[in-house]
Amino acid sequence: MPELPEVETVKNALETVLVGTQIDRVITRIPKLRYSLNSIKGKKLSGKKITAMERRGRYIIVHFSGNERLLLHLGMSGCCRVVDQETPVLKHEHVLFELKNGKSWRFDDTRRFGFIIPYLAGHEPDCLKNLGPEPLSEIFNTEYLFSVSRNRRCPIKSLIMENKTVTGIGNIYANEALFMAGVDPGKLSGKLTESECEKLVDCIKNILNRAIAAGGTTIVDFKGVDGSEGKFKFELQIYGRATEPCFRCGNGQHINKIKLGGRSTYFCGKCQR
DNA sequence: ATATCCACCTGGCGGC
DNA sequence: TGCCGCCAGGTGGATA
Repeated sequence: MPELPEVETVKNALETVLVGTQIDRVITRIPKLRYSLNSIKGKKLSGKKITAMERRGRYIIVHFSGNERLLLHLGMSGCCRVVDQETPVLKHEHVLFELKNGKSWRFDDTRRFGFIIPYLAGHEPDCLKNLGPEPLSEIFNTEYLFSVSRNRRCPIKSLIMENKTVTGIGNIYANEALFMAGVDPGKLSGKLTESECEKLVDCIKNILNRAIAAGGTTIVDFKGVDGSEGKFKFELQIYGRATEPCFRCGNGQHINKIKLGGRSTYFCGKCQR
């Protein structure tokens, strides 16, 4: 479910509610998500204060007093909410961070593809080290995309979804950005011209910024920390619109749905070349 | 090194 | 009503 805008939305909400609070205890209700949850049990976080919250790609990093850090990934179906401790626990709320102020920060993940990894500052897990640039940063620009796409034979959609090329662009926003840029998602990366790269970079930034402003996209189960749905679903131009008319050329005959790298890919055969 | 395929999970949907 | 196959926002390991 969560791509960069959804993670940014969750991170911002958690930051508001959690920074300054203190952990009382951590409850794990299942042994593992993607990875074992053993390492976050015990007293390690008890009494620690949450001092900061940051996002890197699709990861949320929680900073605690001392050197403790927590790396959170929401997988496909992860979300968080902060409620009173008395609030009944939902079926898929697998990890509960009980706070000293009586609140309970809960990690809910139906499909269990998410993960939580504790580490110490200065000992970042490999998955953080291998990330490419943030798509909304200055380093992600025309020159960069043009240069990393040279001699690459994978479809351009696969390239921009690759975390080590640029981090945080998932299936929905890759589809949307390519439609907006008028670029065929199956076009081989190395075949893109410099001006197509420029257009694509601009569109990626445009789409992500608007999605963040809208609180992300809810297709099935994404919920913000306050339970609200992401409103960018009302602005989707191509994702999930197979058989419907194209918003740009007005013709439904041209909307295609194919698989690229195993992921559903939507595009207008007339508007995207 | 790079591109592709598949497993990891649960649940919702359409078809029969 | 029920069963079955297919699909879903991501990641990473195996394979050629």
